Amino acid sequence: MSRYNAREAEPRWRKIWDDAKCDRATRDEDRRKYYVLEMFPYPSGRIHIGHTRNYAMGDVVARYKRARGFNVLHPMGWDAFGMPAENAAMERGVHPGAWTYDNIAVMRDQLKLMGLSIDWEREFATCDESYYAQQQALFLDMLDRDLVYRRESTVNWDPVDQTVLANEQVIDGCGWRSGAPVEKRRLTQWFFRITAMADELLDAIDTLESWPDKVRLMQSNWIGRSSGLEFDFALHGAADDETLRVYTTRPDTLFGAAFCAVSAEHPMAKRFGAADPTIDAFLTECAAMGTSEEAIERAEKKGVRLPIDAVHPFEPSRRLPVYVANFVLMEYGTGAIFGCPAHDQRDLDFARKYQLPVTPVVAPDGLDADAVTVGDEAITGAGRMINSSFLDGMTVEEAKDAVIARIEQAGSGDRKVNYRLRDWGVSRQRYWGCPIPIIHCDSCGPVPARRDSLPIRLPEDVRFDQPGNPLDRAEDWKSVPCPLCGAPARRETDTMDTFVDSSWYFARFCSPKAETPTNAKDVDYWLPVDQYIGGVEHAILHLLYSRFFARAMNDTGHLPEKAREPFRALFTQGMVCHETYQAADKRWLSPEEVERTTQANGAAVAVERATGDVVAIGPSVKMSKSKKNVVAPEDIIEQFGADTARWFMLSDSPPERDVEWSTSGVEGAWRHLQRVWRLVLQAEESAAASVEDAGPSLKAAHRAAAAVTEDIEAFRFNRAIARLYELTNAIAAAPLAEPGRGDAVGVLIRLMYPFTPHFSEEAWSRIAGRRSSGPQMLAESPWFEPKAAFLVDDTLTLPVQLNGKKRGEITVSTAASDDEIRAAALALDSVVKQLDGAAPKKVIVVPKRIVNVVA
RNA sequence: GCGGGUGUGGCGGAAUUGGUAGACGCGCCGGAUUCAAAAUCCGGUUCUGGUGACAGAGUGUCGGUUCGAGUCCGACCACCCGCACCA
Repeated sequence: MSRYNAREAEPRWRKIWDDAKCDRATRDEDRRKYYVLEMFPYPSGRIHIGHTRNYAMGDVVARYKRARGFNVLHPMGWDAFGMPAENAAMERGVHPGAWTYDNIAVMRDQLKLMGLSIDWEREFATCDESYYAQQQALFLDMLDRDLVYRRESTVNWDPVDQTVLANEQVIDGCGWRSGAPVEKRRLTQWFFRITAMADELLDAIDTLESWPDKVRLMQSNWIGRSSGLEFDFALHGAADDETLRVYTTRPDTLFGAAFCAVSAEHPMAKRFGAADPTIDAFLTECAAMGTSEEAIERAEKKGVRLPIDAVHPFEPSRRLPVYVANFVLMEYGTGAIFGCPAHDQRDLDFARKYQLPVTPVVAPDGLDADAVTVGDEAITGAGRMINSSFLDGMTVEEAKDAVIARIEQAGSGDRKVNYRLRDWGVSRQRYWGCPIPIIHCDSCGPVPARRDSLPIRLPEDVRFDQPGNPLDRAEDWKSVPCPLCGAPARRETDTMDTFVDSSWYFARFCSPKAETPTNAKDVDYWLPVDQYIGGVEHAILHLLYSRFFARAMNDTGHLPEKAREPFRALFTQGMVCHETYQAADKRWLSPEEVERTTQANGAAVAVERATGDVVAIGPSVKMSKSKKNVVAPEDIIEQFGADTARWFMLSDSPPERDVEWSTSGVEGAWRHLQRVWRLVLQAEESAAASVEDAGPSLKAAHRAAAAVTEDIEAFRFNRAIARLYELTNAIAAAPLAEPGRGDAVGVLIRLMYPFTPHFSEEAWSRIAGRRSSGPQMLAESPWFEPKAAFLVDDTLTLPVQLNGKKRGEITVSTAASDDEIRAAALALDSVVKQLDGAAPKKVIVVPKRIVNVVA
């Protein structure tokens, strides 16, 4: 019997679809649209398994929705700016653009092999001039609306390479290339005013009903709206009227305050640092700590005393020592706090280290004031105020209000809402990004580029063999006249964060060639995105920035109001993980470079193929280029075809869960296709059945159709596939002559189509050849609708439990009454035996579920 | 450190959301076919005891609620993701 030949059939069907323009999306106001989008890839060089899983999911949705009659937009592009291209330029001397476009060419071919129903006419890369030109226009529009501004902020600085380092490039406080200790530097940078929309971004989370709860929760926590008090401490030992402004979310604990602390970047810290070498040394130490919140919060709590005291606002005789502390964030609140050790863990750690008093001021409910003691753990729960003068006896909430009222009355502070969310710094001191359209003039300051001067193109003639940003050295490019006064001026040499590129690409896909950022009719028809699919690792930043951008683009007239929330539904797929390999010299090795074996004692051993040296096997983590634990899908496609790869990747693991990559199991998918193919060859011979004489396999097919449809709608692809396996088993077990067996095979193929499109088309063309009417191509066929008559059952099997333990089962008519079911259950041999003549205490009949006899 | 998640056979996982734990796939074991192999087909496969019908245990750990808990509640353990200049 001949086998299904994927190698021959797959390219043939791709050509047929292409010629028929099946994947082309055209605006048509008379048709219902459906916009499905997977997060676009960074062109790192090769497609990896994580990508293919993502795009296979999107393609199932796209093909299914098309069959359901929707006008589907399913585009693809490239998130093409970023550091790896510059690293390649430094390491290999290639231009970042050439490297990127070469990668795109390779990856496009790889993606096309998967048979994704993508409208490739809409493809673009964010490094295309036609894209970033529009991004520059958006930047200027946002500047006009005061959504963009400039201020100082801190970066990691590598003093040897003379470059800013990303947090991931800082390893143990040193630069990843130079190994030199990292310093902090203040640079004036451009910011998007995302905090101006913090309230809206937070409140609108409630409307995102088709987003996963966990993502909504993470976004809420990230925005972190908190209500508290901002107020001034009078200072003792400082200049006459100098005060220290602090922010607290726990004004109730003010009587428990033991100290005040300012961030190492606080102006006051700097001023005292300049005068005192001990303080200065501590500030230097803090500067080496890195800028990530994780590094700051994980570091041992430390501080240095400043030569001033803060005066307690309610007890002027009390003086609180003021420290510079490494755990106070300059970016949050005012960069200064008061510490209440009894009720905040960080403050407690700090107080224990410097022997500061720990006074509890909140007694947990049920505890007397005398009974409250603080050990190693701060008391953070609710309770009643103690040791707190006029607050004693109040609840925490009452005390907060009382303190705020007093401070406001005294005029030394105000109730204040704060956000954990910070404004979005977008300046990057790198070449391979979208140039910021600003010109710096000595007399006019920073001046927006004129609209008719856009795009500001990246200069081609640059070198990467010297430290620093090549744009700084591009004198010809940099020198331009000031747009306002005409005097010699300089271009801004910072480029934009690549997150900006990915914050509006979904809108650009609606009209990728428009001369403006968007085209009103197109975005009005296609947006919002109906289904967005991507990695859960983007749950916060990318999705929040996109939500901000959609609003900013609505405010600047580029998007309709209804697209202020850009993604109606979100699905976050799990990551594809693989164990990691690291040589003794700390080089990461890819799975291909490693020979992995299992010893007799069960221990895994890996050696580097090239050298034979033993390498360390690390934990299985998200596949990433930096750890090189990436597996290429080409081999599987080459050997078994795209359909096998797609089927396998969507079977087994639930889509939202991480999957540990393994090669076993691919053969199972391949076997399944061949098995179905044999059924197809048999079905070519069989006659069609009617509803009346349909056998069990056709009934099973209709039931499977109902279940698979539901599973696809709910993103349960693994379950849909399990159902299709069951249907295949049912058909294979049916006699060849069973009426409707051939029709059942037809249903199976159509249900498989979103997963295995080439295979299903090929199989369908065999079966459909004997049919006279209807579309011949599944790509243009409607979805299979099961007949209700096939879905009903007249009997039902119920498990019977005795005291919650299963003892047997009964089969009853679906119309049977509870009494009949009870009688049938009590008549069961096993039940009779266990009851041993005694009457049951109780019999619980749960309709259509279970019977439980309580003895 | 903070925020979010996950935990079920040898493995990936299923379980209509409080109602038959282990669907489906992988792997493994046995058999058929074959000169042999590949491919295919049939049967078995949570663990323990028993030839067997069957009995007992069992969803990371400990405790609780319930006629009934993988599912709900409390305390813990392990692993994974994010933490703002990786994309």
